[in-house]
This record gives sequence, structure tokens and C-alpha cells, in this order.
Amino acid sequence: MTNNSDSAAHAAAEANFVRLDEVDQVILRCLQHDARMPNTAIAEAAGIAPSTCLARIRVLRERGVIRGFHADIDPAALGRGLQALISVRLHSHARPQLNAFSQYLTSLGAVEGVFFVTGDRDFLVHVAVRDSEALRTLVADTLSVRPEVAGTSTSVIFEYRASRR
Amino acid sequence: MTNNSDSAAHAAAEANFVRLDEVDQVILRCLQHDARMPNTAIAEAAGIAPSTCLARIRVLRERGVIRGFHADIDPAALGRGLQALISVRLHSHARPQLNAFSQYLTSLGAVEGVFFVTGDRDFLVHVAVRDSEALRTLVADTLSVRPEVAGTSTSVIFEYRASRR
DNA sequence: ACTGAAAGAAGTCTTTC
DNA sequence: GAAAGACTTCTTTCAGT
Repeated sequence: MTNNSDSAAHAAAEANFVRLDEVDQVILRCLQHDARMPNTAIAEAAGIAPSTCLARIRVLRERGVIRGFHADIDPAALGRGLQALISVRLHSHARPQLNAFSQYLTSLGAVEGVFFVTGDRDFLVHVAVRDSEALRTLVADTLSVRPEVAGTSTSVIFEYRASRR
Repeated sequence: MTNNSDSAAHAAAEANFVRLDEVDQVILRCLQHDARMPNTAIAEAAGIAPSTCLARIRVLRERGVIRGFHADIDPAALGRGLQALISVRLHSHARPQLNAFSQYLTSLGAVEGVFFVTGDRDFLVHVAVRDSEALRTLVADTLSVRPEVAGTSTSVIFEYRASRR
């Protein structure tokens, strides 16, 4: 799907203007901290009735403010103790396949996240693998063999902190 | 001496990673997809009793496999429609303050995540801000003024896909 | 738009195998 | 470890304000 978003980014952000009062902010903060927090507890924290709180959360989901609720799984506990950022440059003639390649990356089991960025690189791929051997295999045998890929550059992640406030 | 050849006394218990059977994997997959999925539904999907499922989840949390449950909030819906990766190099004499600086970064409201990496840079900071003006302010007035910071390099993120399987 | 009550559903704990 | 049952708590709906 090709959306011509020349200056639409700014306009979309303004059009998607959402007003959140203090109650909504308390709700979001609670759910961001603990998505399994009972509705009654959230309602109490926000100072509203549980039924009202439930309706608020439903609206927040419908508006797209809340995209979902996910468990935070430790990759190391799953035997993937090595994390890396792989910078991927694509050939210029592979531009039309950008989105498809991005989707392909996301589908890989080792991939934690994909950044599509400006600058001298195209993608920055956050991966979690078992060991350096698995990382080498991923870069050499999975990514570099792709015809779209012009080159890669890998940095090992010593530490990654997601901001979960 | 005795013929203790049971598979339960395997050395997998003291490995750095945790052995997860199929039941655990089903539970993790469910919770990663929807952290608010009812315990009864997870139990049914895993083919175990609800009480057993609850005990499994508790153990997974205690072992650190599950680090938490978080709502996925859209930064754009909160008025932060511009995301960027800021590469931060520190002065070599600021090494002892690496961890403190990392914590400082994480505490900033605009920061989504912080990568501490090998290579020619030290940190890669994932931020979400209101607009380019806010990004300029963050880089110029918040980060660059720090005495530890030797230099920064900013890339705008066109798209970011977290792998939530 | 929010509240409060009430019925149904789900979470939790203890016992039992 | 796993399951069953009792008990507690939460979710959800709906009429009312």
C-alpha cells in the first residue's frame, strides 16, 4: 500500500487531536504500569465509578489511544540473551519493496522491533538471539542474502531500557 | 552407585535460560498477544485447569520470564506524532557516569527507549515528541548541553513496528 | 455523561489426588 | 504438579439521575 504522505504527517497529527482529561491520564498511566490492574482499582485511582472507568477504557481503545495490552517477556529467559541493532541499507532500486521488506523483518522470530529511518541507513532492526553464532547466522545467512539488501552493520546491545512509566 | 537415570534430574535447571514446555509457551503467547485475556480463556487454550494456569503464570512472573503487563499507548494519540532515534556519543572521561546518564535518559518524558550499544556511538535514544520544534529543543537544549555529551546525531523515524507476536 | 445495583463471570485459595 | 470445588472479587449491563 503506497500512501503519499508528503506533508500529511503533520496534518494527521493535528487531525488526530485527542483531548485527554486528568481522568484519562490516570487511567492510561495505570494501564501502562500494569495492564492487568483490575478495573475497580483503576476506577478508584481515577476517582470515578467502575462502570464509568470501563466505558472510558473502551473509548480509549476505540479512539486508538490504547493499541493493545501485552505481556513483557524477557528474551533472555527464553534463551535469547544477546540483543543487537542491525543497520540495514537497501539497494536504491528496492524502494518499492520497502514495506514488504519491513513486514518480512517483523515476521522473523528474532526481531523485537524495526525502525524505518532517515539518514544513511534504511532500517534499524532490533533483534534478540541466543548467542553470537545465531547473530552471525541471522546477518549472514538470513539478511545479507536478500537481493534487496545492499549492506548491514551490526552493533551489540549491552543494555536496553524501555520506558514504561 | 545407584541407577538414577531419570530425566527429571537433568542439568537444565541451573542453566541461564529456563526450560519452557508447550503449556508455558501457549500461556506466554496468549499474554503477549493480549495481556488482559481472562485466565480461564488462557487455561482453555493451554488445555489445563484455570487454577493450574494461574499457578503457571505466577511462576513465570517469579522466574522473571514475564517482566510485566503494559498497555501499548499510541504516542501520536498523545500528541507526540514525531519519533526519532538520537545517537548520543559521550566523552571518554564520562564512562563512570554511563549508567546514571542512561537512567536520566529513561526518565525523560519523550524517551520511549534507550539502547546502550557497541560501536562508534554510546547510546541510541528512541524518542517521541510533538513536532520538529520539540525535537530540536530536546536535542539542542536538553541533551547537547550535558557535559557528558560529546555529540549527537538524529534520524527521524518514518515507521516503527514493535514485534508483538 | 456519570452512577449504583444486580447478575453473571472470573480470580483466588485450599484441599485432594 | 495438577485438578476440583468453595469462596471472594471483578466485570458488565441497564435503569436511573
